[in-house]
Amino acid sequence: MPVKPMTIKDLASFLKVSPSTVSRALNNHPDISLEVRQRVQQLAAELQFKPNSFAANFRKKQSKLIAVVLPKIYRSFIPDVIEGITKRLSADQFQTLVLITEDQLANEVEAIKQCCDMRVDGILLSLSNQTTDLQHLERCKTMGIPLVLFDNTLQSDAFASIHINDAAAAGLCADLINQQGSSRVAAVFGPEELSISQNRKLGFFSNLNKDIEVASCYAKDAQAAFRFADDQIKKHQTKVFFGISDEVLLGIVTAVKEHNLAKETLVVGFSDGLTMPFLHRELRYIFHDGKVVGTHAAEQILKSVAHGVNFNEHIEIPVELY
Amino acid sequence: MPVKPMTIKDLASFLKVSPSTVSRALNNHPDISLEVRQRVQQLAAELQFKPNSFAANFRKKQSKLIAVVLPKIYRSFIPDVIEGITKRLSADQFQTLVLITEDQLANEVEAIKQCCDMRVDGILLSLSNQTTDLQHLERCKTMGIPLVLFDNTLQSDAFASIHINDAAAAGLCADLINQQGSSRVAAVFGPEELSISQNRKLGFFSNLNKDIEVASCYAKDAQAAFRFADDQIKKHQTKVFFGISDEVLLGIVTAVKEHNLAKETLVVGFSDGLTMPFLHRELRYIFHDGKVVGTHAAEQILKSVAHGVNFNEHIEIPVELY
DNA sequence: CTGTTAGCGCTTTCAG
DNA sequence: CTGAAAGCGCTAACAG
Repeated sequence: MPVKPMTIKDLASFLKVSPSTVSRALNNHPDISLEVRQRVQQLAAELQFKPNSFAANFRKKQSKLIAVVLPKIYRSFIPDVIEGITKRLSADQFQTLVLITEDQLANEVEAIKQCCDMRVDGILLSLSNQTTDLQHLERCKTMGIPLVLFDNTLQSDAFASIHINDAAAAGLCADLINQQGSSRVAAVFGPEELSISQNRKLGFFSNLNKDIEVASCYAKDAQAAFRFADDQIKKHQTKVFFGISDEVLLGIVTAVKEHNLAKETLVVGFSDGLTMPFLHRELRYIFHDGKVVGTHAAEQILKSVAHGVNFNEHIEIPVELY
Repeated sequence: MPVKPMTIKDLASFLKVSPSTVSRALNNHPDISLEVRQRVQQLAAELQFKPNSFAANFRKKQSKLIAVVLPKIYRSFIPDVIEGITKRLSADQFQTLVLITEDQLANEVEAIKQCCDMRVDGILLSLSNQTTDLQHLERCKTMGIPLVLFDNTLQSDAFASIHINDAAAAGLCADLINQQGSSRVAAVFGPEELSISQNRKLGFFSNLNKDIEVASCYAKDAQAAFRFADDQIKKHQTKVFFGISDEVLLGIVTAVKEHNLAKETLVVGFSDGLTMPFLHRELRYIFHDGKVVGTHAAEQILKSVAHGVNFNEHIEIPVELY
């Protein structure tokens, strides 16, 4: 049965010193003599006593909590982002709260509110695809809670943002296609509302040779990408494909394989480097490394928290084509 | 610039009532007259005031925090579990903390300690595959923090556990294979240390006809499963495969397809129902629904938290073969 | 129905 | 170097 947990006071009266001494000793405050410090720390260790960090944080007006607010834990990328974040944050003794908006603006508004109410020290936010402005983040500013946008973002001069350099990366893919010399390409983008879809599309088209004929579509899932790719192959014998995500690449590669064209087709796109390159060894891809994005995002929010301000930097993580 | 946040006291002195009245009004305490209650709530709404839940929780000796401790956010299943958990918890105003152990026992021990120190209200734990006993959870018991095991677990009469009925599910797969009538099957299990690997293996073999010849292996990833399956096809023209996870099924299906045997081969196993059934339409699978597992786990920990005890129930979620 | 008071467990001035 | 005392913002007896 649970016993009433020990407090600093208990320890103090047992050691016949004052609570403040115990507190200081436990925090390695230099004021405390080595002797007392050791005596305190030793007993604490023996009794497995750890001061209630909840109370300490309350007193210090901090929560040591960073909230990660995101639409959905997609099957690729996002899990790695979360790992990157938790790892970086835990190194600084911050804990990671996860709130999911299911791509509903209303849920996002509510989540941000809750974060503010519970006084998290900082917020990492990937916008829902219903979100078109950043009004609901005003509250964070007035409460002085730093916030950093990542992955799906909107341009803002109030908040920092982190993503890979989507446009440049898509440009690299276009360069490869240019080199390859085919006169036709089919490109599959993700959901139209996503900022990454738009940025990658822009970068792709800005680098692609103007005399290459291109068919493109927005696809929500592998199935849709499959249908589009299948159709393109049947109609135009397309041999070059660009796909914006693992999801759509799966559809494309499946279509290509069904037509037995794997060897003679170039498929290039964005991937987390797991399933897709395994499935299609010839795949050329921009490695979209969630862990790096997560680490940078964590780094940035930690910086903001430490300084108590929002830096409105827009960090673009450079990428490579594999 | 951030202003010093308002407090209940501020609101009280403004309204010329006592802080406790404000507190009670905000919490819809029946003692407070409707008139006062409305006046308070209205002003609070106008000023966007929300009491500091951190302080309230501290006072009430609760954190409204449930920690989810797990080895790794695998690419399938676990993201759904997390979604299921957060969704269920947020309905009861609990927040979800995510701690990742990277399958290191040391990290797990540390994570549990941290959870205890920060007085989370409950813990959901999926064991690292280095964990062989539950000693390090003693602290939770003495501190009265309820804990529920899920996914990768060890049998324990101290803590509840949640998973799908792995043995029965694997048995269903074996039944299907029996019916199919082939005299040979290749079975791929996951990492040997995992409880799910063992449970599924047991269930599989206990139902499988004894006169079926079976080759089996433990595979860590798709690559390993691929090599094994490829080898079996070459050596024995195996036409029936069992795979314990999406990861190994990917390897198996790839090998089968490379040999152009998709139509004549039976592949059966455990899947989250996303990538694999798309990749191989003929796949027969146990739908391993993370959301359901997450929801049940959340439900269970909420129950424990409410009653302040650990129920040592072992819940097995029934599954179907698709 | 409302106010007064005490105190959650810790940190941190301020004295000594 | 150590102790006393105040107080973070809120809630909950206990009075009235």
